[in-house]
Amino acid sequence: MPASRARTPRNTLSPELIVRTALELMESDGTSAFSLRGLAAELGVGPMALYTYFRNKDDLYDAVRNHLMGLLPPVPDGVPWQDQVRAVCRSLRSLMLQHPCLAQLLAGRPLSGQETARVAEGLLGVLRSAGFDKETAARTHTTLFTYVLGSTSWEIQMAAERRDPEAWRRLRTTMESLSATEFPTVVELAPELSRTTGGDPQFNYGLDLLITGLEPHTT
Amino acid sequence: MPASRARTPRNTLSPELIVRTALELMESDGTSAFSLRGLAAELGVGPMALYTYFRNKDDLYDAVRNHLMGLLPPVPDGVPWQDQVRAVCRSLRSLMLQHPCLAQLLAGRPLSGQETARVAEGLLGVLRSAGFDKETAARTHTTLFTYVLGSTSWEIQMAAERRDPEAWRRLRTTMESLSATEFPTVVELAPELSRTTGGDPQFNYGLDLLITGLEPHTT
DNA sequence: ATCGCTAACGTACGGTGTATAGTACACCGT
DNA sequence: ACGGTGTACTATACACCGTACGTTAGCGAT
Repeated sequence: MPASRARTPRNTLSPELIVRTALELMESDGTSAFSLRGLAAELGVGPMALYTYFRNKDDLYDAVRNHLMGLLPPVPDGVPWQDQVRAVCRSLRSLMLQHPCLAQLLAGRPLSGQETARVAEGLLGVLRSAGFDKETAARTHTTLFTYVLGSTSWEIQMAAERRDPEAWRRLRTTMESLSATEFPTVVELAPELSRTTGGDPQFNYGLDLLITGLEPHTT
Repeated sequence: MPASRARTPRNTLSPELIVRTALELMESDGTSAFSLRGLAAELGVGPMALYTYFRNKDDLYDAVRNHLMGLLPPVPDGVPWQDQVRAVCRSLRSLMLQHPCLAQLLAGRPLSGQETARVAEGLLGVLRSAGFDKETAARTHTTLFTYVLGSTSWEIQMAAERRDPEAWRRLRTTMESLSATEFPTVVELAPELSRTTGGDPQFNYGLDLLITGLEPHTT
């Protein structure tokens, strides 16, 4: 018991600290490079210490996702339902862009956790108030949610591809090697395809398509 | 030379055989359980033999994805463009449902490969013929593609969750523990949400929303 | 008959998640 | 004041992963 024993003090860890640090690591090094061992090292702790707070890696992922979902702003009121829908969708999108790991966290394991329910509550409330019947509201919620998820994840993937020079080069050469007789339209529209990839205008274009199609459904 | 030497004969492997076997493994054991070592074992070969045909695991994934995309049927003609769009989107969706690993393959690495270009060619051609200008055609293609991808991936994830009893139980208890005062709409619409999750009607609902919104854009 | 090429091999390395068992401290009833 | 107990953390170990490296065996061409 000579106190020379340099054991770490007792309560250095907490779920919040772990989640926060995990998030930082995922954002600085990329989600795929994230590992429990790396996280433990960053926290100055053995890998197994994390298992005191989380049952396994997926459980930690759940917590991080839940934490991120909690950052979503509330739905604005006092504006037409179309604008409320737009606001909710854009909030989710911009959160995903700000925290690229969120896309993979959402893809890996569908809705669960209190915070995910909160965003559903917001969107469903808007739709119900706008006069959608129960079933249409549910369907619309799923449609909007999956659209935001799919298009934003895609955008993030494309951006990541562009950052990896090797992958980007391969993509370009594949594109350019396409025979103009076999793929006339792709070749003709190549400039538009690469110019319009991603970005707010692309996102808003699809979102407005959905909302336009939605209007006849309000009672 | 005495054939007693039990080395495998020479050309047991081929890219096609590897891709086909990899696909079978992914579909029987799940994408996440797939490993190069398992694949090599299935082929009766050492792990490193695969590197003769593929530069690394991602390269193999690319090949599998390309192979799957090649299974898409051609675009029907002689029908209105709306029906052509529906056909293309439904083909992709049903291919993803038939080969669940495709969702993850598409999520993991965006478009690349000849076969992916072929589906783009089909859809873009339809849109151009329908009178969309270049930019709108490109935007619309991206929107439709990401919608199909997002909503079908989501559906597959949900179905997988439902098959894992542990995850499914956790989800149900989370759902049921939601306070009816904090999440009134979610609680009220719980039946609709779980009833309408996934399935062709849900998919077609969103798809028709998009197509409806699209109509004013033809020249 | 021999040589060179290359397909497939074996070995090894550094990494992963996590099961299991152990250890030292903080707290508590006495 | 003190021994017991729970808990927060450590140590060790296992099975598995992708893949870099160097080697070998069988075929086609010479």
